[in-house]
Amino acid sequence: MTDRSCTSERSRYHRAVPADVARQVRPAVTPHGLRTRAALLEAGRAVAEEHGLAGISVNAVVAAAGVAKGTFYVHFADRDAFIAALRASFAERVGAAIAAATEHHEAGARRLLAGIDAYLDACLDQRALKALLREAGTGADGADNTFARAVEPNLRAMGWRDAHASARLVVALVAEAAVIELETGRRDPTTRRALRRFVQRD
Amino acid sequence: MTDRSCTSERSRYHRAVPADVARQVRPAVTPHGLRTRAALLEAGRAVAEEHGLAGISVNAVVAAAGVAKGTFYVHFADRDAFIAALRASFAERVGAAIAAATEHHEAGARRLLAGIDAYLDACLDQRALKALLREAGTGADGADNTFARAVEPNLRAMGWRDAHASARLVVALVAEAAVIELETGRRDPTTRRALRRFVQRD
DNA sequence: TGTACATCAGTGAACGCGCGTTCACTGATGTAC
DNA sequence: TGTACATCAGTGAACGCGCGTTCACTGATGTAC
Repeated sequence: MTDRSCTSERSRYHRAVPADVARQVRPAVTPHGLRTRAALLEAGRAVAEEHGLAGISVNAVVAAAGVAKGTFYVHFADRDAFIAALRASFAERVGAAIAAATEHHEAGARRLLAGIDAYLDACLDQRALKALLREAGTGADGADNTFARAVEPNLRAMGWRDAHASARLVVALVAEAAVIELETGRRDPTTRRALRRFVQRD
Repeated sequence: MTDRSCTSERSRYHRAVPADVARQVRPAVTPHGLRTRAALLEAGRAVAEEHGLAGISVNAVVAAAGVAKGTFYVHFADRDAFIAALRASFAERVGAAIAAATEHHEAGARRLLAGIDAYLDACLDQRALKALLREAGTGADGADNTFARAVEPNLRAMGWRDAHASARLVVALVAEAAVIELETGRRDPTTRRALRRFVQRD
């Protein structure tokens, strides 16, 4: 087991660069440059899918993308920045799917359930998410905070007490359901039904 | 590399070490040896508490325990075995706390709630757990499977449908609550109340 | 009692390896005249 | 049209470093006689 799962938070290797001046990357502007950047992110997804978040080494990513190691640093300041970009890309995709599924509903149970379903479906489309879900964290950082904030008004509209605390628990519930489904790679109606019962409370 | 079984022949107390069989560790038997092993695990907890699961390097552990690097391999076959022992130690402690809190209840809501409270309290006692909780995993492996199995009969006794799927979701719910409490280091009555509402379903 | 030896635990230098990161350089593309 | 130059992206060898692991050795303790 190479347990680099949490390494995105720390740099295991000390940097010669002075800590106060972070290396800067000038964003790609040419179509070719943009394509290379996208290829690196896509490679990151593929690697994460196969080897988990801990498997996302610069070596593995550039090998999967078919570019030189140096190219990685043309597009990303360092490994952490790459991981962050990956996360952002995931959150964006899933967020868009949720937005599309919920925009026609008022805050409340229907909107919440529609959002949950969209979330689960989006996760199934992005198997690599599994690795990220595990440590998405529901704390101050991480995309789940966004989700919790989106869930809260629905609970409020549904007349729940402790909507804030409950929202975070709901997100955990949904994330777990996503993990369960990702294990088999298909929808799990039983889990979804059980999940629905938790949030509907009859 | 040279053949290991040959080189170890030179040792007066030779061990049969076939190349294809995993290195074995003979468990410590003397009080001193047992104390050293316990010190390594305790050091692992301390390191995990401060740097997360990924921070548990052999170097960090032996430094925290104040022993030589080689000593680590006297007591554990490799890093993975150490992590597994850490997990087992956690699961054992928490499991014991839950057992003590639930043994006087029949299966059902009261037993479930008592177990949940005991779990949360035990987690607060073991801040290092935070790192492990994040990746305890609720899949085939990991201690959470045990918890899910313990939860299930209670749900069944409470007349729930989909008790199996629901049990896993309940475990995720409780784990998230534990993480929330670990963030501040104290009980969070609001979260516990919200949690209780999820599992009681009024 | 002393002595020889077996057993157990601990030591730390040394190893090979993969990691993240750097940097001097090359090539491709666009623009000016 | 050709030529000179600027800009952008890509390259890959090389670096230092921390990692997990090994192994020949030392020291402490127990036991036999």
